[in-house]
Amino acid sequence: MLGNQTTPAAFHVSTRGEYGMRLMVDLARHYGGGSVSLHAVAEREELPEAYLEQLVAILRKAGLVLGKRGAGGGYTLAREPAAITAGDVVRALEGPIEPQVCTAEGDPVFNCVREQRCGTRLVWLKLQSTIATALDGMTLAELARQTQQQDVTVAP
Amino acid sequence: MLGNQTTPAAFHVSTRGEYGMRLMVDLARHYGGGSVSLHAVAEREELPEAYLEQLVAILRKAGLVLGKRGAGGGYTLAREPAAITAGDVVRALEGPIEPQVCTAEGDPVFNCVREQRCGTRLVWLKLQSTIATALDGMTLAELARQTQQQDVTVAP
DNA sequence: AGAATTCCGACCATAGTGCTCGGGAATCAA
DNA sequence: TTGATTCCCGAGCACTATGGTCGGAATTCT
Repeated sequence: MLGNQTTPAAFHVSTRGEYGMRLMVDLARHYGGGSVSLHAVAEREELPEAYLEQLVAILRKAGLVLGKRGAGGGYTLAREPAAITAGDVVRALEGPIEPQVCTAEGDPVFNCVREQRCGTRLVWLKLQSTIATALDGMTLAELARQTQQQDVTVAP
Repeated sequence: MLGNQTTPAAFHVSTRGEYGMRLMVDLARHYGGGSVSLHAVAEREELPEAYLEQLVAILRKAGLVLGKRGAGGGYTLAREPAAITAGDVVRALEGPIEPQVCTAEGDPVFNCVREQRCGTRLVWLKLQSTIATALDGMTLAELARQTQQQDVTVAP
C-alpha cells in the first residue's frame, strides 16, 4: 500500500484478546461444573476451535486456566471468577499495557534520553494507568453475571 | 512465526501517534511565532523528516494544522493549543478509539447478533469511554507547558 | 532565477494477525 | 486393549499494518 489514510482503529484489541475474553467468560459461567471442552466453547461462542487451542495455551501458561486431558477433560478457571480480572486476561494475551516503551507497567523505565523535555510522555503515562485501572476493575464474575440478565443498557 | 507467546504490548501507540504527538506539541510550543518547517521539527525531535511529511499530511486533512508553502513556509496549529486535545491528534493519526468494531465511538452500533448474550462487550465499551475521556481531557497547551518546567514527577 | 518548503504518490522490507494442519500424549469407557 | 476424546505442541501460510524511503511536482520568498 502507500501513504494510506484509512488508519483502521486506535487501541484495537485483536482477536486474541477478544476470543480469549469470550472463552474466559464462558469458563466463568460454567465454573464449578467440571471441565469444559474447547469444542463446547467453540460451538457456543462460534469461534474456530483450532485457533482457540493456541489462545488457551497462553492462558494456561499464564496460570489462569487448568487443562485436563482425555475424554471428559477440558479446561477450568485456575481461580474463582471473582479473582480473575479483565486485566489479567488482556495482559496474558495481548502483552503488558504499554502505550509506549517508556511507559511500561510497574517499573518507571528511564531508558529515553529525551525524558525530561518529552512533552508527550505524560499522555502515554496517563493512558497506561487509565486503561490498567479500568481493566483491573472488572472481574470475570461480574462479566458472567451481567449477561445472565439481559439488560445490557449502557448510557453513552 | 507460530503460536508465539511473546505478545509485544497491548494498547501500543504506533509511531504515527507518537511522532505526530511530538510534532503537535512542538508546534504548540511555537504557537504564535509564525510557521515552523518540518525540517526544524525533525531536527529538534530527532525524527525522520520524510516520514513526518506523511503524518503532517494526515493532520492537515483532519484540520488540525495549516501548511504554508515556499521559503519561510511551514506549519502552524489550526487552532490555539488549548483547543486541541490529545484525543484529536490520536484519532486523526490512529483512527477512532475503538477497541472492538461493536464499540465504535459515537454511534452504538448493533451489528453483532450476539449482542445480548455477549459477556465481553461491556469490557470494550468501558475501555473505549475510559480512553476517550483521558485523551480528550488533555490539551496541547497543557502538554507544552508541562515540559517547559522540568518537573516530570508522576506518582505510580 | 534559485532556494526553500509544502505537497503527492509510488515503493519496499519487516513484523504482526489470524488462522489451518498434522501429529503426539494422556485419560476414560467399553 | 482398543478406541474415542481431549489436551498439547509446533510448523506453515496468506494477508495486512508498520515504518519508513525516494523522486518529483507546485508554491512562495528573496
